[in-house]
Amino acid sequence: MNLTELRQWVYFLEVNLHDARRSWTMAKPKIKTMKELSETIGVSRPTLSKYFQDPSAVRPSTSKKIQERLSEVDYVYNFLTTRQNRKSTELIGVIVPSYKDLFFASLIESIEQSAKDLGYTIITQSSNGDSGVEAHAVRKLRSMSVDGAIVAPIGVAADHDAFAAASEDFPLVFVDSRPAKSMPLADFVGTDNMQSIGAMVEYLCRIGDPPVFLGMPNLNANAEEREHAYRAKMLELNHEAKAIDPAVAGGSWEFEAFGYAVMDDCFGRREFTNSTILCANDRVAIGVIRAANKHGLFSRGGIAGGDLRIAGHDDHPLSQYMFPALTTVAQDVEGIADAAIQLLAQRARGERSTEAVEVFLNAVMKPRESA
Amino acid sequence: MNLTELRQWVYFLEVNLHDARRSWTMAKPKIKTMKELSETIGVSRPTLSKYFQDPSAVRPSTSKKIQERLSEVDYVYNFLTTRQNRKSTELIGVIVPSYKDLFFASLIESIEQSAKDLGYTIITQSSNGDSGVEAHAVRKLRSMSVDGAIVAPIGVAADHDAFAAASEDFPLVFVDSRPAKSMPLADFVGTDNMQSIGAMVEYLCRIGDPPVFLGMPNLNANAEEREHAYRAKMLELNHEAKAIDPAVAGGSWEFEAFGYAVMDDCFGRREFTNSTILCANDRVAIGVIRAANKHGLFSRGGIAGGDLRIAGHDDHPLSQYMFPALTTVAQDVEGIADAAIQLLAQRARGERSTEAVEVFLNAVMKPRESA
DNA sequence: GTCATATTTTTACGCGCGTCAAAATCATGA
DNA sequence: TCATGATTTTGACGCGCGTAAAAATATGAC
Repeated sequence: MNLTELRQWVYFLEVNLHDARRSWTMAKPKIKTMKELSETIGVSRPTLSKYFQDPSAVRPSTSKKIQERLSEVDYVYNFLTTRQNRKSTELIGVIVPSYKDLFFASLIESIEQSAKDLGYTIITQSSNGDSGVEAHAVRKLRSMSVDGAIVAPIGVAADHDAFAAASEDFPLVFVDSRPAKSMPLADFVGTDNMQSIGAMVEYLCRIGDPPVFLGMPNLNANAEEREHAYRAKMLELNHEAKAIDPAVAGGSWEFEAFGYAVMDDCFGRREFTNSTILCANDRVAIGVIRAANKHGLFSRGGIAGGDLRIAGHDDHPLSQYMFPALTTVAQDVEGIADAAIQLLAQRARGERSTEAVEVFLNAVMKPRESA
Repeated sequence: MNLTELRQWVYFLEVNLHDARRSWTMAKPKIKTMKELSETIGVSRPTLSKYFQDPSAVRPSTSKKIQERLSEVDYVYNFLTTRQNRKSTELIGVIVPSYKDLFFASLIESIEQSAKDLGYTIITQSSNGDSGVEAHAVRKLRSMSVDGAIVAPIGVAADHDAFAAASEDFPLVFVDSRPAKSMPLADFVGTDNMQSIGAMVEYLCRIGDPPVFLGMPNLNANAEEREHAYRAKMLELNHEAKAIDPAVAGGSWEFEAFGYAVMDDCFGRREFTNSTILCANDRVAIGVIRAANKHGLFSRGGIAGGDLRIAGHDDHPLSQYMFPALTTVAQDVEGIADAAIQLLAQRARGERSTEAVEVFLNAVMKPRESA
């Protein structure tokens, strides 16, 4: 066989292999119902039903047989009908105020992961920072008969009724911030603001001047809680607390714009230009950094070797790419997600039908360049 | 009535108002099935069924009656069973590579909005940049009998079979980037890279030196397409194209880290320190800006008055908060979302059962400080 | 090979709602 | 007031699968 022949042979093999693969793939017959499947596979439908809910619930030899035959056909069980009569739908709803906030995005990603490990499917909804939308989302979760819901609430009391009605249908756990009106039956898991803010204030005071506080628009309970935590810690350390008055900005979820607008205004009046500014979250801080840069307050090489220092809260994925890199505290997002799922799973198992628990996780300091 | 009496009276009123509200709210009896509802409301179940699918399908007087009575009870229809027997589930699946990418987050938000307007419910899944997860997500959508799916694919040929199988069950439209293996039956809608990159190259050449190109990890079709568009435009303008070799970095979805690593390396060797760098997307550019700042390349006041210029692609929500603010091109995210939903809706109405369409939207320049 | 036990098959019903056909009732206008 | 077309009610079946009980069969220890 010479080189040309060999090449032809290789080509022949490749083409045939490709066809073989193709036909093997395509040949998989589509099977639409479990009944049909049970016939082509050679086991009874109830056995199949048991297998799909828990492969170990049938005899190993049967399980193996089903598994093998299953790989030869194209069958996807019907999600909607299967859930209809089960006691549990294995569906968990998630409501966040916005997808376009990397903190919530991270949270959803972690929740999806933790949920998957326990066999749950996530239904995500955005409340868009709007009370009506949030209530509507809760309603939709009710209609879907979810086993539970994880919600990062917007801080509006109006939604209390929607939450209350929902919590009669399934367990509810709030994350990130507490609802405006307390819910006796709902769990909560989030960061301990006293600890996280406290650690930051302590750090800032240790390294330099005591910080002033720049809040976030008052859209959920964290806004107040973090300011309170700041004041408490300052009091403890015998420093005077001082919050910047967000004179120019309204209350939207555009946190960067908020931080920028407020501090652009201040810096323009040469106020706080060599202060230590602790922001209620990183997104606000990102806006502040932008304002500081605009006003040339980081001119000596960019690094905060000067007097102006800025700190945030959350460890936003982009905070380390800011210039100067943002000093912040990292919330334990995975921990929050996991705890939330676990709490739901507990309730699903019938534990803790009356008492609600609150889980507070610690945040860890991420000292970087900005403070 | 003296002050004390008045206060007591106020208290009395408040308590009773509260109770009245409470009982009014709580009094709403929970109704679980449509049969039960039809009895308490005084119409037949089939009529109710028609009403829920289209309130105008029943006589106005009946519709009004149902609507009124409905507001007095707490009934949420069962989402799962409702969809079971309808020809259409009004469910649309969405698969993106990551939630933690504000471009995709924006896309999801827009899709959810457009979908809501047409009465669709969105089921979102993240493929986590993983081929196996993506295939699994597609499968799950199949099991949920969605009416269609919108997927921003990762660029892996291995998932072709999963897509092919799915597209036999429901219409598929790819967004943002094309799948690795072409799908004859699936629509596509995304930005016209030739136009967007072309406009940017033209702008950059007009204002200063011709750009060099820094790609993104080769994770989807946009990586190659954008580089190709860059080369084509440079050729057209009679400039020599030059792509930076990402020697140091691997292919993960951490685009900022990629951009930072590659350019930190280059800048460390004093290469490209006064070039114009066009990045394949904003997240890469954000990493590059960080690297440039670290190496002090923006020292003169921070604004790119010097030689180093950096440009991105996408108009990432944070790009305007970078320092210098990132010059970029804005994709028409809402347009993409809306077109995708419309294409799906068309197919749902039975139009275009065979031919596939490709929709390309234009991006618009966002000249800012960095170039 | 036998017998007790573990599994599977058979058979049948139910879930909540969509949907259809026939019967009953309503609305409307002459 | 009556005829007539429009709606609603009645009654019934089906969707795909969960699930329970009884009958049939397989397994495995002896």
